[in-house]
Amino acid sequence: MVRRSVSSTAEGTEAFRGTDKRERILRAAVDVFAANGYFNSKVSEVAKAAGVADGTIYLYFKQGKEQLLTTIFQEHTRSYLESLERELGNVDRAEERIRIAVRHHLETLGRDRNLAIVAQVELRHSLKFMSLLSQQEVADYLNTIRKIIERGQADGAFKRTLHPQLVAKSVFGILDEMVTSWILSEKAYDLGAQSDQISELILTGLL
Amino acid sequence: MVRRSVSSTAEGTEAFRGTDKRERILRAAVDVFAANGYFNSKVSEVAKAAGVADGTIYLYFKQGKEQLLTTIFQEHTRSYLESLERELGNVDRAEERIRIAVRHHLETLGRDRNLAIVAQVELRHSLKFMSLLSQQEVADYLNTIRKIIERGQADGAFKRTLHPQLVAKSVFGILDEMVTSWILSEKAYDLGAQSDQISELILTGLL
Amino acid sequence: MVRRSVSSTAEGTEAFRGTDKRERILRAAVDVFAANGYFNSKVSEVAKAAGVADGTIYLYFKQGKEQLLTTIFQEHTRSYLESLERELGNVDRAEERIRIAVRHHLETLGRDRNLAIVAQVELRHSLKFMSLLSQQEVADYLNTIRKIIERGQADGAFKRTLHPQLVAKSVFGILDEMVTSWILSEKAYDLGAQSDQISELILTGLL
Amino acid sequence: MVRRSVSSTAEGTEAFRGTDKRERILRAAVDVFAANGYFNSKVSEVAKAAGVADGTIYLYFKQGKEQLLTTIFQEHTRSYLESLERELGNVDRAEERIRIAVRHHLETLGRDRNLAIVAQVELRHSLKFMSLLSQQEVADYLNTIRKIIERGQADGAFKRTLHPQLVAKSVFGILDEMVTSWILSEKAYDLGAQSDQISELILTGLL
DNA sequence: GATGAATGAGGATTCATTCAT
DNA sequence: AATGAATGAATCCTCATTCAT
Repeated sequence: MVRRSVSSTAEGTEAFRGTDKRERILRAAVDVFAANGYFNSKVSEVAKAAGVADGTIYLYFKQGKEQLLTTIFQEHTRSYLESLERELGNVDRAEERIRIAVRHHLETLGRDRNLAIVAQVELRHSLKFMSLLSQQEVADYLNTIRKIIERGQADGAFKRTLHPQLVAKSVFGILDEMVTSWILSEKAYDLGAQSDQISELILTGLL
Repeated sequence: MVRRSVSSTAEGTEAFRGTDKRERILRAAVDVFAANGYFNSKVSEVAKAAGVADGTIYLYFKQGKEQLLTTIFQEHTRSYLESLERELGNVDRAEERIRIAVRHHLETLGRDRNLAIVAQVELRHSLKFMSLLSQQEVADYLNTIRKIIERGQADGAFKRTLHPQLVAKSVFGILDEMVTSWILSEKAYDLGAQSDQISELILTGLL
Repeated sequence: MVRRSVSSTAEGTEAFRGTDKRERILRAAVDVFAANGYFNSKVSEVAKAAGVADGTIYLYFKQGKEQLLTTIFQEHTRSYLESLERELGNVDRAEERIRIAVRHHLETLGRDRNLAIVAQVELRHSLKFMSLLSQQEVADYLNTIRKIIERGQADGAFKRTLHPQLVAKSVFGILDEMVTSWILSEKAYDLGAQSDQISELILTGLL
Repeated sequence: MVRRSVSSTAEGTEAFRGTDKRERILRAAVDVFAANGYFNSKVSEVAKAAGVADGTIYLYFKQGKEQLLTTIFQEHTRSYLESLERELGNVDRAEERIRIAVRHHLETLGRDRNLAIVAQVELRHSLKFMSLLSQQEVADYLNTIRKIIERGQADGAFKRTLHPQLVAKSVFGILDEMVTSWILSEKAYDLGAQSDQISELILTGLL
């Protein structure tokens, strides 16, 4: 986002643009898909929003419209998981690790509503899409959560009566629903603010 | 093509047939949508699967394809909620009521995979659809769960530190994810069998 | 081509149209392809020329534009061969049979310039097309000519030093070129009028 | 990308390279057009096959794709006619001249299958192309053959009852068909080997 | 009520061509 | 001269919906 150019800006700008174009298209796709839904969005709308010609999209995304959607999801999940791992870094307490995972999810998606819409809603388009994505990206995410649980069970912090994979799915399900609900809500509340309550529920239950 | 009707049963039969046809169309829509996804399904495929002419669908569903989807969801949610209320009937213990809600959700959807697919996946087609549906049907469901929580908090069975609406969403989120995960899984396991673990997590948490 | 309608023309016309639609589309395709060339013709032009909607073409020709071209050729060749066989009927003299084949070819195509254009020019679009067509239709035609030659050689009318298949191809090549040349000519001469000279060349050669 | 040139040969090499590049593009075009057909070939494919950038083609052929096709035909016909004239050289006997023309046609095209494909098939793309080409190149070829006939009739070698132009077209048609048939054949026979039979047919006919 | 032939708007994608470097 | 990233016009085909029978 920071641009520094000293000499003949021409070259610098061009080079930057070239690199940038792919990002601009992806960002435009997020916004357009979020606004109209994937199936109701036209490639030409994405192109227009990105400030490129229709055909240019196919230079960067050979598979066209569908590839835009999957790329958005893949790249977002990848960067999300990286930042999550960073945050978990050298935190050892199992309870704290859960709290971090919860907060990170809600804050990250709470920061970019359009991205959240695409990730929550537009991706769930058909069994085909979901299968594709679950195979890798969602599986990666679930694994990360599952490992937190397993470690917590191993060091005696968490009870051992619950199946880690099932807990991981539950945590994901809760977070997913909180985001979806936030997206669909007409009121613009702070998503991240719910982190503590959610963590408390997960950790101590209703009783 | 030749129809002869003599007595008053004729009308009755006709009316019945009419009803029958409507159900056949809806059932066909569930199956076709589950197989290909809503956007990739053709009205003519639904018609064929239902054994009626394309145009006939518009006699029963004026708004066409979209109405098929919303009708499926509405009628399913309505009947689901009715049966849930019946099950909750005269059960008083808050914990038991949660267990019933969880089990009912997983068993009901676990019984009809195609319906589950449509409900979980195909309905999430765009913000537009989800908004429409959340407004009423999902809201009704969440309300039912929320009331269980509230009553549990009122009679001292559940802790009062958690916001009932937020807990309701969490429960819904967990159940939703369990179903989605089951749909996408290649292994055909018993969805209802997870009820106890899920209930335990919700009631007592991880710690 | 002759239409007789007595009573309420509405019904008659409609019925006629229904049956007719396929033919109208094919005829329109011949004319449009002849005017602009196959690759430069738009499906919508054919539809417009046929007086039907674009989509209607796909009701009658599932494979679209390409099927129009192949159908034109197939049906024309079929009907051409039938009429040729009829003409050869009970003519026995080999020389006379050759004369009939030559005259029939030139007169038939000389009668419908647009059809001739499509048959001569537009069909020869790519190896793919030509291979497809040669396999069956052209092969059938060549066989018919070859049999004339073989019978002539068998009854001693024709010399036996020439390979019948090669002669058949030569005859076809000559006729083909006469038609092509006629199509490309700016002068509108009578194609059939060349029959005698052509036959003489084939029968007696240059010497 | 770095070019170093020291002596005067540099320019020469450059000039040669320029020429070389033009030939490479034409040859690539013949091969690509033969493989996929003119309309289905992409300029970028030709560029790739020639080992040049897309834009480079427009440096040598201002009119682009279409000019590639016409240039191939023009240059081939020109060089073909030159070599034919050379072969006819000081041969005087009319019959022998016919034999040479036939043999030359079949052997020349029989030597370069891809060129033959483009000449026979790809050129016949639309009336527009054919008209353009017939005007000059085909006309030149027909004239050459016609002159052979006329001279043969003048010196009494050939009968005078046949119109020379019509005979010329016939000869061209036969040769054209022999080549087309050879191209489409799955068996790889020797095209030139048919020369004698063809000449015999032309000279002495069937009787 | 049923039918299904006909409609025609709508859009993803391709690819010849340009032009700044 | 050479490049190749970018352009955007052009078109085939699909399919939801209608309506005459």
